[in-house]
Amino acid sequence: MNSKETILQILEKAFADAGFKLDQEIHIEHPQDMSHGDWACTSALGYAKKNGLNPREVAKKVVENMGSVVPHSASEKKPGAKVVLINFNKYKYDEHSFIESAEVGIAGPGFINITLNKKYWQQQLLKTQEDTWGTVELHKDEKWLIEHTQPNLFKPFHIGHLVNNAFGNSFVQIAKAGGVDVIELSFPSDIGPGIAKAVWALIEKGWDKEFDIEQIGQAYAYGSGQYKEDPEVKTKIDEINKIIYNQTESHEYDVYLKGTEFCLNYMKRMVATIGTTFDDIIYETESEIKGKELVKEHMGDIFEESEGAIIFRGSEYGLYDSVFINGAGFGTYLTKDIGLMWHKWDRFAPFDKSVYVTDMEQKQHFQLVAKAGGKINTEWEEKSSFIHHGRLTFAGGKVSSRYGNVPLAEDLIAQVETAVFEKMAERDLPEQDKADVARKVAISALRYSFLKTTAGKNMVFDFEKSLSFEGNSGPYIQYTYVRTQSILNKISEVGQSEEITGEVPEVAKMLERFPEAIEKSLHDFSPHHVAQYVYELAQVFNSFYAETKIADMANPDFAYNVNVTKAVGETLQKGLALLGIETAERM
RNA sequence: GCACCCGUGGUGAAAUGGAUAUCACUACGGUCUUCGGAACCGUCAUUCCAGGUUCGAGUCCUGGCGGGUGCACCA
Repeated sequence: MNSKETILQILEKAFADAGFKLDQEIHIEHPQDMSHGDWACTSALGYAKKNGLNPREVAKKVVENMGSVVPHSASEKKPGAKVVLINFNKYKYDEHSFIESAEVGIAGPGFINITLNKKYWQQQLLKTQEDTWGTVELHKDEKWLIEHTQPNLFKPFHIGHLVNNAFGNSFVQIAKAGGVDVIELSFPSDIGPGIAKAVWALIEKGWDKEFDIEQIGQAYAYGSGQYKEDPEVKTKIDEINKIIYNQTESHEYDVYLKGTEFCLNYMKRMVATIGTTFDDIIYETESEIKGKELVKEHMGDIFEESEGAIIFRGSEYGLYDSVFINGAGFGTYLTKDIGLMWHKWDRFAPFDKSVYVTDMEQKQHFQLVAKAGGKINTEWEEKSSFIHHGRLTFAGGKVSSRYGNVPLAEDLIAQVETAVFEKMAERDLPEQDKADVARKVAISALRYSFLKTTAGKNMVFDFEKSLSFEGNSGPYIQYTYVRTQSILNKISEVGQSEEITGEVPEVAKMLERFPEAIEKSLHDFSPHHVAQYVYELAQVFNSFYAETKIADMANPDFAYNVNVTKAVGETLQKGLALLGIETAERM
C-alpha cells in the first residue's frame, strides 16, 4: 500500500462523511507543479455540478471531514487556501500508520491539495533500500510470451531490427519488473523468396563453400537485383524456393542449411552484444507447415478459394481480403503467423498473454492474423496483444549503408562508439576500460533515443544531438549515475539516518514515483514512461547536487543526503536496466 | 478509392479530461579556487483549422487540411 491508495481511501470516506453519494470515482494525481503539493484531488469539481454547488464549497466540506482546521503557515503563502491537518491515524489504517499526517489545502477552482509531511518522506526513503524496490505487483503470477526481433536470416541485422530489439527487450524487462514470468521469443524468417535469392547468388558467385556476413549481405542484394532484371534468373530462383519449401535433397538445399545455421549464430551474437538472450526461437519453416495444415482444415468455414489461391475475406471485418496460401501452394506470412500461434500454444500454454512487438507497418497485418486466428481458436485472438513501434529516420548526419538504403546495426553502433571514444580521449581511464565504457555509452545513446518516445511514433535519430550526449540523452543519465557513485566512494561511513532538519528535497520526492512509472509503461505498453522518469530523476538530482554539498560531514543533514544519493544511484541503475542500458562506474 | 497512425515553440519530444502546457536542442547571458562541467541557473519562442461534448479539451466526438503507412499471391 502506498500513499496514493491510502489517500484515496481517506478521501472516499471524507466525501461520504460530507454527505456526497459516491457515484463518481475519486481521482487524485500529482500536480504538475510540485509546490502545489504531493497529491491533488480534482473530484470536487465533478461533484459540484451534480449537487448544484460551487466546487470550492464541495472541496471545503470534504476537507472539513478530513480533519480539523488548523492555522498553518501554508495558508499565508496561498491566500484564501484553508489548510487542515489530517491525522492519518484517526482513520485507523494500522498497516500503514507510518503516514502520520498531511496538510490539505483548497486552491484554484476547487482542487484539494495534499502535502505529506516530513516524517512520511523519511519513512519512504527506507523503501528504496528494500529488495523489492523497482518492482510492482501489477501482474503478479502471470505468464506472458513476448516475441520481438524477427530478423530475416540471409540478410544482415539492420537498424530496423535494432529498434525492434530495443523496444522488445525493454518491454520484457519492464514486464518482469511488473511481476510477470516472461518467455522471450524470437521468430526469425528462415524461408521465403528472399532467402532463395540469396542462396542462388551465393552459388552463382562461388561463395557456396565458405562465406561471411559481408558476402551474405551482398548475395541478398545481388539476388534481388537479378531476380527483377533477368527472367532466367527468376525461374532459377523460383525453383530454389520450391526446393527449400519442399526440403528437397540437393546442393542448393545444403547451401541453404549451411547459411541458415551461420546466419542464426550471427543473429544470436548480434542480439547478445545489445543484451538479449532469447528463451526460445520458433522458425518460419515450422510455422509454415502447421499454418498450411490449419488453413486447409478450415477451408470453407474460414478460408475460401479465389483465383487459384486460398484467401481470408478480411473485408467482412472491416479489413481487407488477403492471400494465405498462394497459387504455388506455399503459405504466405499470414499463414506463417497462424502456424506461429499454434506453436506458441502448443509449447507454452497455459499463459495469460502473448505479446508481439513489431513495426507499425505490420499493424493491419496482425489485425488480420488475430481475426483469422480467432476463428480457429478464440483464445488466440483474446490473449494476443500487439505493440507497434515507429520507424527510425535520420537527420543531421549520414550513416553508411552498405547494401540498399538501410544502414546496418553494426555500422550505426560502431559509428556512435567512435564518437564516444573521441569524447573520452582526455579522460583518465585505462584503455581497456575506455572500450568497455564507450560501448555502454554508445548503446545507451541509441537505445535511449528510441525509447524516450511513445511507442508507435516515428523516431528521428539526429547525429549532432545524440552525439553531443547532453540534455535528454542516455549518456546524461549514465553520467548522473557516475556522479552518485563518485560521491559515495568518497564517504567511508555514514549512519542509516533518514532524519532531516531542512525541507524534503524534490529529488527525494521523485524517488517515490519510480513504481508509478513502471505501472504506466505496463499499462500503455510503452517504455517511454520509464525513460522519462529516469531522466527527470537525473535532472532533479543534478539540481540538488549543484546546490547541496553532499559529502559535507559538517552538514546536519549529511547522513540523509548521502542516503538519498544512494537511493538515486540505485534507482537510476534499475531504471536504466529496464531500458536495456547498463551503467558504468566511471566514464 | 478504402483502412490505420500521426499533426504541440525554429528543431525533437512530454503531458490517466484538470491549475500558468513541461523538457531537451539551438541562440543569447550567467555559475566555475568543483562531492567529476557529459553539470547547474536564467532569457526568447508553442497545442493544424472549424464546429461539438464537458464545470474544465493538446487530450474525447464530427467535419476539413497536411504528413506517413497498409490494401491478394514479398516478409
